[in-house]
Amino acid sequence: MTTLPSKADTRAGTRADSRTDTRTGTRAGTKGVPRADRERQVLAAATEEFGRHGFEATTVAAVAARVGVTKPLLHQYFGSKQDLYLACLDPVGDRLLHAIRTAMAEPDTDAPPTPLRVLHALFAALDGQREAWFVLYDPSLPPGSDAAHRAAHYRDAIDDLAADGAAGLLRAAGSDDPLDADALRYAWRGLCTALVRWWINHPDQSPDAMARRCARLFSAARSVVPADGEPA
Amino acid sequence: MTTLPSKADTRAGTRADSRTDTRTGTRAGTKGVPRADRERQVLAAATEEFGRHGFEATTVAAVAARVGVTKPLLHQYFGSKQDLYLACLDPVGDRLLHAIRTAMAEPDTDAPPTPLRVLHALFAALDGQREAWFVLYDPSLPPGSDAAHRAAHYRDAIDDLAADGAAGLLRAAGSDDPLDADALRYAWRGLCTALVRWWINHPDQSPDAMARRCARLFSAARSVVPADGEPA
DNA sequence: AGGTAACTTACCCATTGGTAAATTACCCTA
DNA sequence: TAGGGTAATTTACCAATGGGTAAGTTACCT
Repeated sequence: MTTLPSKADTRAGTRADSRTDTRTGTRAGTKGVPRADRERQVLAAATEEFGRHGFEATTVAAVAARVGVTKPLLHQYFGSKQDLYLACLDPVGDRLLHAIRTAMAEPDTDAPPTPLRVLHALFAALDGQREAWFVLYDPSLPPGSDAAHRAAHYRDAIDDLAADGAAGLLRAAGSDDPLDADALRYAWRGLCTALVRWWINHPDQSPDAMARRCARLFSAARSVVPADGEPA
Repeated sequence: MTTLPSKADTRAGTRADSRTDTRTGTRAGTKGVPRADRERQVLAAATEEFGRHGFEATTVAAVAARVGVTKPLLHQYFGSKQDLYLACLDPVGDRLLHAIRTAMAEPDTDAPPTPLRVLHALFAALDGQREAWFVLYDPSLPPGSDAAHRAAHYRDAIDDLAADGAAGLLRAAGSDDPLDADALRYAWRGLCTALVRWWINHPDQSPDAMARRCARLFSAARSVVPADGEPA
């Protein structure tokens, strides 16, 4: 919706680009953009659309229009709408999972505490495609579908990482209620989502700047609860 | 979707209920359930549907089916789908706004700090209709529509309340960056949303129990940032 | 018996996911 | 240099869904 190149524009550039663009070793009787390139374009566009509007509200035609192509091409390349979604989901999920996992695996010794390191890794992984986060956390996926299951799988994997940290925090604070741990996971997830959403609305902010901002927010939030807080 | 009473069931109960149910001073040549009662039923069902699935994914027919009636009746009573949404939005928005406003107006002196008082008020206001929160925070509203504007209006009003507290916190922590304040509002909103979502998935939890749980979580989160945290 | 509120059946139309069948443009060889 | 082969892409269509409406039907009350 933002930078929709006119069809004529795309079309005109097509031939020249295919010569200069990605040399995918293509050598066959072909017209237009090589399939691999087109697939990359489509995936990027679809990821942004799905992330911005959610699965339900995203139309295949809209994704196609962003790339300067028509619906049937997407179906031929990726299959159904859900298949297209899945094609977006996997790379995003893997990227995020890997980023968070390595951030948590780092020695917990020095400067930034784990949650802040995780946030920083998150921002770094999402830079350039921030809406991707909402591909994972899309509430409008058809319940019971493959897509919903796979997305849930990735979310759970990420949550499991958070669970470790959460459990530690709670134990230190004197709570061993498993429900508390679960709620804390929800809260943390919601916090990340909110921060990413803010970030999307402030495109000029670098990942590093975001991480620093989060550090400031955390230290400010520290004063909310004076010393201890467990009534009843 | 959960407790969908069979049509015959509802139909059969209709006549008997209208005699015992709400005596709305009805005195006219009528069949079925008096309009005022039906409207209340519809509003309750619609609020839950909208909250659970979002505006876009909610179908008028589904709301009608929940109540045991057909589409045209809803349209006759409430107008378009958007009108129905607006009819749900207003009471919910007013209720939440009022609850939060009074919670923040209370003397800030004694036991629970403001954020926790606000959360408690929130849970109390949402009890019995927890999905209502997501009617206000529905991302799938048609952009630019009346509905989107009104919902944004309520959200902003609530955010403005939060902004006061946020600004105070940040000033105390040494930051006067207005972007920090904005991000903190997002974070707080996201936190509330996440907690409400958790609550919806744990129907047995009372509002009071939720408030206590939040207090525990807050005190646990306190240890995330050791003493101060503002690098570079 | 007729008036009226409550409610439904049957329909229209725009949107959207999806497909089949062309058509275009390129490379390669004879 | 004409034409065959093939990848890329489109036009034209189908079927299902869902918002919305018109007109009729039911059941109650007086």
